Parts: sequence; C-alpha cells; structure tokens
Amino acid sequence: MIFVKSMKSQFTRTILQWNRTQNNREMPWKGEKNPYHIWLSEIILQQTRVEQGRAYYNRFIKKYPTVFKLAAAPEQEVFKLWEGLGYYNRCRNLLYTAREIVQRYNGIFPDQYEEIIQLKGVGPYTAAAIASFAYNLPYAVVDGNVFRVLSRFHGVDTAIDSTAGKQLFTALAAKMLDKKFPGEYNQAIMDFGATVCKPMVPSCSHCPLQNNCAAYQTGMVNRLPVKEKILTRKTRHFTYFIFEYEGKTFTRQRTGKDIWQGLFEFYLAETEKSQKWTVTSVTAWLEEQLGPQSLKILAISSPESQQLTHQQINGCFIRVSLKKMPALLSSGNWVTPKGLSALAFPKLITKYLSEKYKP
DNA sequence: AACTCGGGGTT
DNA sequence: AACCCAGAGTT
Repeated sequence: MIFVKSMKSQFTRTILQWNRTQNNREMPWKGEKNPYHIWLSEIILQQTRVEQGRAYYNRFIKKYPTVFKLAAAPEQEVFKLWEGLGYYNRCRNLLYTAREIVQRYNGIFPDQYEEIIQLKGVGPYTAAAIASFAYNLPYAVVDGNVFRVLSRFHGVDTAIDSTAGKQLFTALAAKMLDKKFPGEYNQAIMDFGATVCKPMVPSCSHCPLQNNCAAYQTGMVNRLPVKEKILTRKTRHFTYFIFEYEGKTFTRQRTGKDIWQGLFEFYLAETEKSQKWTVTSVTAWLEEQLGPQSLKILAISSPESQQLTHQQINGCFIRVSLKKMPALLSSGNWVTPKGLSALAFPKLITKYLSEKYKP
C-alpha cells in the first residue's frame, strides 16, 4: 500500500514559498477574517487598483463598522462615500446585499460558497475570495492577476475573455490551488501577479518561477495573456445647465440604463454634435425649452471632457440665473449649496464644481 | 456570447 | 493612445 499525499505542484509550492519569504505587500484587509470586511473590500476592488480602493475601504469601515450600520444607511449617503470610485452599480448592490444579510441572514454572513455567490454583486471571483479568506474553503480566485500568471507560466494563449478561456483558466486555477491553505494561496498568487508577474514590465529576471515558466522559456511573456475583444469608444456631447433660483440649484438623479446610474447631475441636454454655445444660442435654446423666461446667463464654461472605458464624454457647463420658476423645472430637486455637497456626482461634474463653480 | 457598467495609473 | 485594474449584471 502506497500512500500518495496530495501532490503539490512546483508552481503551487513556489507561490507559497514566495509569499512567506518575499511578499511584503501590505493592505488593510489582508489577514482579515471578518466576512463583512472581506466582502466590502472585494466589492471595492472589482476592476479597481488596490491603491485606488484603499482609502475608500478605510472610510467605509470607519463609517460602517458593521453590516448593520451599512444596511441602515440612506442610499444617498452610501453613494456619496462611493463617489469617484466608478462602476456605481457596485454601490447599489452593496447596499442591497447589506440589507439582505441583515434581513434574511440576521446579520450573519453566509459561509457556504453556493449561498455567497447568490448575493447580488458577488460573482465567481468574489465568492471564491470570501469563501477562501473568511472560511478557508478550497475555491480558487480567478482575477486579472491569476489569468496573467497562469497563462504565462503554462504558456496558454486561449483568450481570457472568451468563454473557453474562462472555463480553461478556472479549471487550471482550481488545479493549482493549495487545498490546505486556499486563503493564503489565493492571496499569494494575486500579490505575485501584482508585484512580480506584472502586465507590462514583469520582473522575470528575479522571478522564482523563471525556470519553469513556459512564456519566459519561449519568449512569449509580453504576448500573454491573450485578449480577443477590441475596445470601441463612442463620443457623446453633454451640455449641463446649472439653473439657480433663489439660492438653490436644480439637480436630478440619473435613473436610466446608462452611465452614472444613481448619481446626480444638473439639467442635461445631450446633443449629437459638439455645441459651441454663445449667449445668443443659449438664450434661444432655453426659450425654446422653457418658454419665454426672465433669465441671465452667468457663465459658459470652456469644454470639459472625461474619458470612460467605452465612452468619451465632452461636456459644457452653463450657469443660468432664473427670475421665475419655469413649470418644466418646478418638480425638480432644488438644493441649497450645502445640499449640493451631500449629493454624489460623476467626476466630470465634481471636477467642474471644485475648479470652476464659485457661486 | 456580446455589451455595458468609471476612473485612474503605467507604459 | 493603449492597456490594465482583486468583475459582475444584463440582454
């Protein structure tokens, strides 16, 4: 009778060894066992660099130390804390799930993968992260780091954004996972990808996997991983009218299925083409929209722009002082300057407000 | 399976 | 300018 202990691959052993001897990456949530904190950190970190998410995580933990605190918070307040981080559906789902955990699970975070992955905003990556970090369950994370490390080490050129690629790398990640230390291993491979096997300039010269790395041995490091989808970007033209009436400003919340859902903005006119507004053209346009008005154009901003992943937004801000309340705007959300500062806006607007808007 | 959801750092 | 980032939801 021969006892075969579960054979750890050289890859897995090296990753763990590297983690224990050379990994000096520090993050506030590292080693965290509180599933609420882990979940929060993972939602924040989806498609977000660690350095960008760090301050948000600290602010959320400070303001909402427990899931009960978060669940009880008003949506606007949570959005304000999320402001500037992007992908705002994450924020909406965050609050939804916090409330579900309180109501359905009595505030106790589920501890089974199948339950965790059913939470809104939690997909395969996040479920594996929570399951392994909080409960040491043997689920392998597959994030951008893991795609990169595995595709290079194994020399796999299947596109990571294809269905076949996702399946292949998920299976490969599960195979490489250290079943005894899944949490530590998951953390280690991501840290390794972020600090050694980096996207553009990987540190192959002092990589502990160099000798067995297929990509390094064949000179394919800078060609892996493979992506097949091509990014297209469309240009949109936004004109924001900042209507001011008796010390208050018109705002509205974006609700449509579009960018910045849940955030606030001013009165928006989107046009097919770029507009070069003048006092005359603005006045004419406003009369057409609102009817004859007694108003004053206070300022027309120079062109502003913001680059999103799939869109280029060109914007112009026009401040308008109103003497009377037009019917079209009467049902709007008119806020004081203080109220304005409590609302979450897209970056295009916060940038304008901080730099150009001095009432 | 394709599309869409931000904002910012690195090269 | 292109690529990437501790991905997920919708159609």
